[in-house]
Amino acid sequence: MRNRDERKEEAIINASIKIINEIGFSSISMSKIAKLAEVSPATIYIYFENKDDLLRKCYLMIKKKMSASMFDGINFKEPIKDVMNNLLIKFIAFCINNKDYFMFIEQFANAPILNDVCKKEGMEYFKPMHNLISKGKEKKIFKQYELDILLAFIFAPTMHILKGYIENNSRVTKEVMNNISQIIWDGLKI
Amino acid sequence: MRNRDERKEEAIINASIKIINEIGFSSISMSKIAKLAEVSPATIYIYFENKDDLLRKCYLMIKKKMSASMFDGINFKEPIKDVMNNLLIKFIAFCINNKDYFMFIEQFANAPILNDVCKKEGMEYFKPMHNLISKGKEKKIFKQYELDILLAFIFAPTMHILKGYIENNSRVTKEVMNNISQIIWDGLKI
Amino acid sequence: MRNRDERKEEAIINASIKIINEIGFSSISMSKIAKLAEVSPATIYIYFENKDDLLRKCYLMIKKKMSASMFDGINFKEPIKDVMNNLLIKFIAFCINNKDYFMFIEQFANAPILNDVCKKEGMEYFKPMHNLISKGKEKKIFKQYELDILLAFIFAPTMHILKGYIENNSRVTKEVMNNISQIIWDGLKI
Amino acid sequence: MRNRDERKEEAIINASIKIINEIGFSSISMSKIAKLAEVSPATIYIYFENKDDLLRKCYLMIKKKMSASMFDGINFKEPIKDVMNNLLIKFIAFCINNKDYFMFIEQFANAPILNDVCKKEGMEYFKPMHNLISKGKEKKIFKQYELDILLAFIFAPTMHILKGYIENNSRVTKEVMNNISQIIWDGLKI
DNA sequence: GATGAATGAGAATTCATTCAT
DNA sequence: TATGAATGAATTCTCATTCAT
Repeated sequence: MRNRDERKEEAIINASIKIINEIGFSSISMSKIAKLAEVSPATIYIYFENKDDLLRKCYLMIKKKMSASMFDGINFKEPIKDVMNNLLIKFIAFCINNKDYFMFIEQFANAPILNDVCKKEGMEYFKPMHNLISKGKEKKIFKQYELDILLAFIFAPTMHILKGYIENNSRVTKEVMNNISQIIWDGLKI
Repeated sequence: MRNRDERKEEAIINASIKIINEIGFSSISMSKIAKLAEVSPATIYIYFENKDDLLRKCYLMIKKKMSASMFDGINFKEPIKDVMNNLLIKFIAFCINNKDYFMFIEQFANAPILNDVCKKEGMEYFKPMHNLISKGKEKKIFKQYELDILLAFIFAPTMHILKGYIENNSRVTKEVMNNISQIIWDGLKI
Repeated sequence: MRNRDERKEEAIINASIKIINEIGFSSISMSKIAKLAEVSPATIYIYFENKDDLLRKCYLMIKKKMSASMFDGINFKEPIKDVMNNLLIKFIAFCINNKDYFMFIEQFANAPILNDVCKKEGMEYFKPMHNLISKGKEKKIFKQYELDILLAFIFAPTMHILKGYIENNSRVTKEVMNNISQIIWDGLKI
Repeated sequence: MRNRDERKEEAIINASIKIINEIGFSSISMSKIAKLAEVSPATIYIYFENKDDLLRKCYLMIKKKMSASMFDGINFKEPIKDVMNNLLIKFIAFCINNKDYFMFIEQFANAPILNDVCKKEGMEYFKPMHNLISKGKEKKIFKQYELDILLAFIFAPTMHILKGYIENNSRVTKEVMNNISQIIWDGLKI
């Protein structure tokens, strides 16, 4: 008996991500993915329930890697401002170094196939970030606003700016990162 | 005669927007739009070159209305902080009162059919806003960062937050608006 | 504007019937039907909702023609025995002369896509036959059993026998018809 | 060892019959059967040549059980009329008590995969019945018509009627059975 | 013998667009 | 201008069967 091949599952996921960035979210098809992953279309259905399931798993896989990379090596004992700054740099670095992943997330952020279950699961990975903001609120460092509002001012503009840079093939300089970091801090702090 | 044509064109545009919000961006089809607009699929091709053209015109029509509504009645002679605040409130009001338009824009923000020409044209409508930020920079009120970066901290988080509220059917209170406005101001100002 | 072509609708129906008899009920496909009818598969969906709808309409079309042919020229004023005999001969003649239709009906008699609505509609066409049997019961000519039971002894064995003859390419002689007729009459009569 | 094999073969056959009655003849698939039988699809191909072979063996197995049950305990020395009556009651009882089997046979009666070889083999099991009819003909009790014609008037209407009762979840009363028996007898006898 | 993975072929259906009127 | 019919190409997904273990 042949065993399920985890490399094949990842090959399919990566093919999906690649092709979506190449030809766009609304033109992808299972057969195109299959061709790029060098498997039969039918094989995809062994590893994934259907197209939506596949895309959701792509999304979650990226979110997982993104968060893992973001929190890797972070010392949460340092002063909040430093932690925030380090996290932002790590986050930006991941996006820059994994443009395919980043662009995929951007394209899917508003797609309806990302149901609530899936979004919630994706958020779970960033819990340490949420906790950090909450701690900042408790310590009266950050404004006493809803968590969602504060978070929106961290990720939404950063990703929007990154997208512009990536699309223009511009380099995200240290200076740009610092500017972003500064605006976020000034905006959130009391 | 002229009149009737334009009304039909707008009927098609509005039907498109409505149906995209109903059944989702990736399930729309020309015949579904035609059915909702109560015209023949062939008729759509009299007014629009093809599907992409139709969708781009939907986008631009919304952007135009959005900006017109945002700038309507604004007195740019008032202090920058007041102008900014008024603009934000107007913007949010438009989004809340035209959920279909807002959700459409959200769904299309990252779609690849929105080519650069189209995006640029959409941006033109918001020139007064750009000018305002530039003036604030000149007056050393706002940080001396790139315009795109400053703009990103106005619209991206606001729309992200609005989307959350709209999806949850929550009311966007005066307080929420003030909080958003406050963070933006604190983030941008020197 | 092109108008709906009734000849095309019938061409599709006849192609369906033909192909089902050629390759069997469980191997048919919309594209095979389309090929035989010399239209695009998509065209079939202009005339029929879906595959089931198409097949049901084939069934009903045959039942209609079958009954029309069966009752055509029958004088219900004649003695019941003669009427019965004439009807049977007409019925058998239709089956023999329209083997495709007959074999289609045989194949579909037990198919689950023939829902109750459809079966009932198909039965309506044979109402005059049902009335005749009822009249025979009233006149105490036929046994006082349920109508369905009496009917079953007319059609079920006749069709079963016909099927055998058609499959073997045997001729259904006058004698065979008389034999069938005789058994039916002896079975039903008091 | 031998035992275990045969039990698996029968498990597969029974799963097939069950699933065909559940989801219909034209929706069955080898993998669905495999799932219900709790074996791998590949395993089925150890016991059966292919899908058609499997279905044919289902058919024959049922026919075998049906005939065995029908003839069990019948005393062919009794008067023909009594034997006929007893056989009919046994036959109906089997169908009622094994609805799955009965409905399967009904669905397959006209399927083209039932080739002549298979049909003939199925008929063999009912040889005692054929002999009985022949004997009745010799004794000038039954009409001197072809055997196939006489047989058609026994099984075809009976099964048709049974099907109606089973589909409607109606009880087949003693009276109904007697009525059927009476019509058959009156039809066949000289 | 038994199995889950693998697959090419093919299923039903829909699509964006054009045709003929 | 306006239209419903028409369609080749494409869609997602399933199938019977075989492979590799």
